[in-house]
Amino acid sequence: MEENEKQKMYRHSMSHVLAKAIKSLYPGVKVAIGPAIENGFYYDFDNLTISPEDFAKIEDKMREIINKNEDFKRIVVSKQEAQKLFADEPYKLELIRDLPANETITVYYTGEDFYDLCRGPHVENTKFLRGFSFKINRVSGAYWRGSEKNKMLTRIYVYGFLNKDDLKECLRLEEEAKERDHRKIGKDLGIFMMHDLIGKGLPIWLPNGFLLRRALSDYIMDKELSLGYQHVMTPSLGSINLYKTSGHWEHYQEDMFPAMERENETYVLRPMNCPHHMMIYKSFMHSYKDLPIRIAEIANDFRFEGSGNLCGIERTRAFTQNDAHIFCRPDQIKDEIQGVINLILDVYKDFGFKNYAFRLSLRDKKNTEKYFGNDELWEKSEAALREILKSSGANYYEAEGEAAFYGPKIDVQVKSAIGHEVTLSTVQLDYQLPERFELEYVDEHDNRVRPVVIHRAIFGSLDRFVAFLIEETKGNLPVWLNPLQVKILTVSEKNIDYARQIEAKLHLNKIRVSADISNESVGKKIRSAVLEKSPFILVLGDKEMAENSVAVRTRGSKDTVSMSYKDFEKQLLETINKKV
RNA sequence: GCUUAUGUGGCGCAGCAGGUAGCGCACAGCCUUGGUAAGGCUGAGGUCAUGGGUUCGAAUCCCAUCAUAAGCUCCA
Repeated sequence: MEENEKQKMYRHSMSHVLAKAIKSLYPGVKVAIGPAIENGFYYDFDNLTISPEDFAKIEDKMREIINKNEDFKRIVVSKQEAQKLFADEPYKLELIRDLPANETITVYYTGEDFYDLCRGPHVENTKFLRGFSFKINRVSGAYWRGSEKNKMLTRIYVYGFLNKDDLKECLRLEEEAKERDHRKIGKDLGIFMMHDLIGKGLPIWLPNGFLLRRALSDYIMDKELSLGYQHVMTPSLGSINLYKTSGHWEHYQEDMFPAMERENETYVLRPMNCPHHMMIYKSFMHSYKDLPIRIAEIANDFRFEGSGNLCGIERTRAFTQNDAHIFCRPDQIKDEIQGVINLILDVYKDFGFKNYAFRLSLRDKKNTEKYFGNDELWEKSEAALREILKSSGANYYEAEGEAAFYGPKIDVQVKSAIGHEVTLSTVQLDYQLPERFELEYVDEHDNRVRPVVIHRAIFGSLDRFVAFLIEETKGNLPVWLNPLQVKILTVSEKNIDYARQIEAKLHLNKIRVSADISNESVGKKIRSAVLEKSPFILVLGDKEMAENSVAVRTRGSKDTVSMSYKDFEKQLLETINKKV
């Protein structure tokens, strides 16, 4: 058996051991399901309340069961027999009820006193689990069968590996992830803050964070300008009728802040910018010769995310999209989407991102009333995106039920430090909004026809992008982005004037520099500057003053290099231009 | 939103068989004028998230609210 398959089977057998341990420690508990997952397994229980203090006790019980050398005995039963066996287990009964009539039902015994409805396979005896390394990770709630309409059960997550070192490595990675967490680094580096009184999910961008955002928006707007995008600025709210026209009010009201009424008019904070951009297009006559028209905006949006879903600047209620809408003819779709994908790849290369995946987000075919438009158009759009992805050679996977209500998408998915999968960039093909807003252009036969709209965001939201950037770089941002580019330290008070001269020269070159002239030891000042993650530290003492030089310490190195100020300046500007 | 935890000076934490708060960092002043990851001394700073309750007495126990975290659900 392949190692992966073996580990999966062991994990699954361990989940039965966990269930048996819980049943014996907490009588009255009802069992639900317990599969193997990445890094271990879990099991869901009803009528169970435990806290981390109980973990050791449960682990001991599990070891006790393992050490009893109990057989995993498989038996085949009829539906009636199964219902009888699990008469006292409502969740199992529900599963049995839903099994197809011709399905072979198997039950696995662990010892004599615990049995579980299960397809298997399992290890033959618990003695094989002796070398298996496991540790209870956490307890949390999870809805029965993944639906919020159902009861919330108690889920126990356990890390589990065949190999002891794999468990150690898993725990180490978890510790490391905490250090990379953008919320910690963002606080340490003065990027952003939150405050109860301001409101949850509403990030405050501090001076360092704003410098970073400005560098990012300048970067992306310059790129867009060179690709023929036109930037606009539109209000963060709009009349409710705008969203009734677009369909957002009908489809996404629950995710929007509630409407505001005054003078018989109703306004809403906008959750996205599409409707505003539709209106810009609609306000002018367009010839087929003018298309594509690419309208872009660095735009503030507001979404009422469930309180439990908020996460630092990864998911907020107020955020800034790097959004654009491309209005084009049907024959231009392919080139335009290809252009966006190229832009995404180009940007990710500039930032050195490697851990991402393209996802073709399709509609849920079993639940089509969620979506606008007819089947034919959807098939066509989905096929078009698939073809573009295939020909671009990008690695991608397909996901049903992830489309927007107006069309399929290509999303770029990344994983955060703590393991959330989120969308960073998105490209969406849309035939619906042009229809709803009655957008037109005049074709070569003087007919008025509908354009197609491509929605796209490269940074997705600046906020989420910064979160990912911080986690990928562990806060060691490249020099061109780092809020602080050069830190100057004086050795003694005699060097303050010289330090100020150097600082002024760097300021003239628009370098983000700060000087530490405090009455502290050089060692202390170095330490502070390193913790600030300054890419360059200049130590200025009597020696440098006499030679008109600087002693440069580069981030990541403990060595100091002495050079003339001019050389340093030249090298620094080159580094910034190269965006490394 | 749901389940479970957590909430102590700016930050990180200790104190919690109930007797009205401590440490480190940061901050301020002074001494030291120092050469590559923490020099020394002194000091200021907290109604222990908020509101109720139990008690002679609550940071410590109970309830509610708010916020945060993990997972679930959601994510245009």
